[in-house]
Amino acid sequence: MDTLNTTSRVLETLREKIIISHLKPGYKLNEIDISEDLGISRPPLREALRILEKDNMVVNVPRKGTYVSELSLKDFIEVSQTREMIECYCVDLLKASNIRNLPEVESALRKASELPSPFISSDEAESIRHIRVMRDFHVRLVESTGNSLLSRIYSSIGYTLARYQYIYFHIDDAVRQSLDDHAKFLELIREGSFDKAKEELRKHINYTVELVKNRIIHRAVF
Amino acid sequence: MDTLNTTSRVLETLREKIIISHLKPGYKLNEIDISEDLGISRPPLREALRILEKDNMVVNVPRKGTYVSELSLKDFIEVSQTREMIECYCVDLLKASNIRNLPEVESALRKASELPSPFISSDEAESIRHIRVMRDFHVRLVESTGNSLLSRIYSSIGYTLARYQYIYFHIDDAVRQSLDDHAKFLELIREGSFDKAKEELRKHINYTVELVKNRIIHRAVF
DNA sequence: GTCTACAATTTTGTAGACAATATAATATAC
DNA sequence: GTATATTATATTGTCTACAAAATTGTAGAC
Repeated sequence: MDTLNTTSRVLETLREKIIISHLKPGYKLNEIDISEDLGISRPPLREALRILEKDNMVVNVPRKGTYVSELSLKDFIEVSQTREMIECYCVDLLKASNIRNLPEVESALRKASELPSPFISSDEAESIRHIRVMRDFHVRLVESTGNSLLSRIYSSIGYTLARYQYIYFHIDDAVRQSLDDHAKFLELIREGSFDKAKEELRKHINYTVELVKNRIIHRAVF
Repeated sequence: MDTLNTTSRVLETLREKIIISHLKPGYKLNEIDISEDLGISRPPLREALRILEKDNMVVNVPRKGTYVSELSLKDFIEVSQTREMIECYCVDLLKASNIRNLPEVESALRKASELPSPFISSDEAESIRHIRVMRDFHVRLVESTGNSLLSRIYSSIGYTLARYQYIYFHIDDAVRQSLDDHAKFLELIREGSFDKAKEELRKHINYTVELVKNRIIHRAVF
């Protein structure tokens, strides 16, 4: 399964380490240290860092270095706004085509429901697997519209979103609540109540925003 | 003015060569040839290519090479849909904050109005300058909402959009028409008619889509 | 004459080395 | 004792060189 090149592999590794806060906000990514840790050379690492920079996962200061980007309330609100914009637009697209059956999304939700509780494991690999499954639901939803550019964009902001979701999922019962909201949303789509589904979506997003907001303000996690 | 690193400089150069179709869709970007042409080495070029890939300007096929991405009707419709989504959402944000004065956007429009006619010059550098000025109007509009993530995303799709606009601007009087539409839009914002402005925006985008559509179908340009 | 297999060449992918700049640490002056 | 300047170190930025894989061309067999 090692068909990918070094850049792609190290990219995914770094991405997930940042999401689960194994690489913490503000941390300086020393190119020599990291390339040695991962057993690779600097060029593919640098290529990966440039891609991460595009996703706003890291920030590069010329001639100084590359740092893990900070988590801030402003940034979180921006990501949430953007997410709301895209997801709501997707519902509009589904409505326009009257697409009610979303087998890929359903399947993703089912997989997410089968995840163990507590959701956040102390095991790094386990946490990464969980975060991936939760991400999948939303990515599939956007993909079901058939607009591949939208999928790309959503996927891109999804990485940042996942960092905040990692905070969110530490909150008791947040995962269950989230899954319930998702199920309700899908049911409304299935019965063709697209506008209601959109409202439900907005409510869910605003709810999670409020929850995470407090955590960020009080620096409870990360 | 050469304060940027090699990657950033070559990135911008390649981006603009792709936009004005100096590097044509499907063209194979041979790393050795291009790095020699630009008088640089391969590593910074590769970093730039990975960034361009994120912007969908080029496509990389592992172990085969990097190619200038194709222009297609499907892609153009997707970019236009996404653009409409973002710009309309920006108007909503402006409405929510009741922001009517957009000095940056006005100034950008003024600069665009002062461009010579015919808009598309045979001179490469001149064409690039013109495309930049036209891009500015939209970028400033999104920036005026204060959502920096949205600006990043818009800027990102803006490069692809510019490739299609380059086709559009070859059409007689399209630039004047476009400037008039933009002026009308700004006036509606100024008087607080946000919803009307949004309608105007949608009309403008759909109009340009129809125009470019035919060109793409008949392979008139590029 | 065409198809297949092998070899040569081109090109991507990766590694390692060098150069330039920023940071730090230490020494000297005030 | 503090502040500044200078030197030393470490790190980014860039280039050159090597390894692996893919493509292309040629030769041989059917």
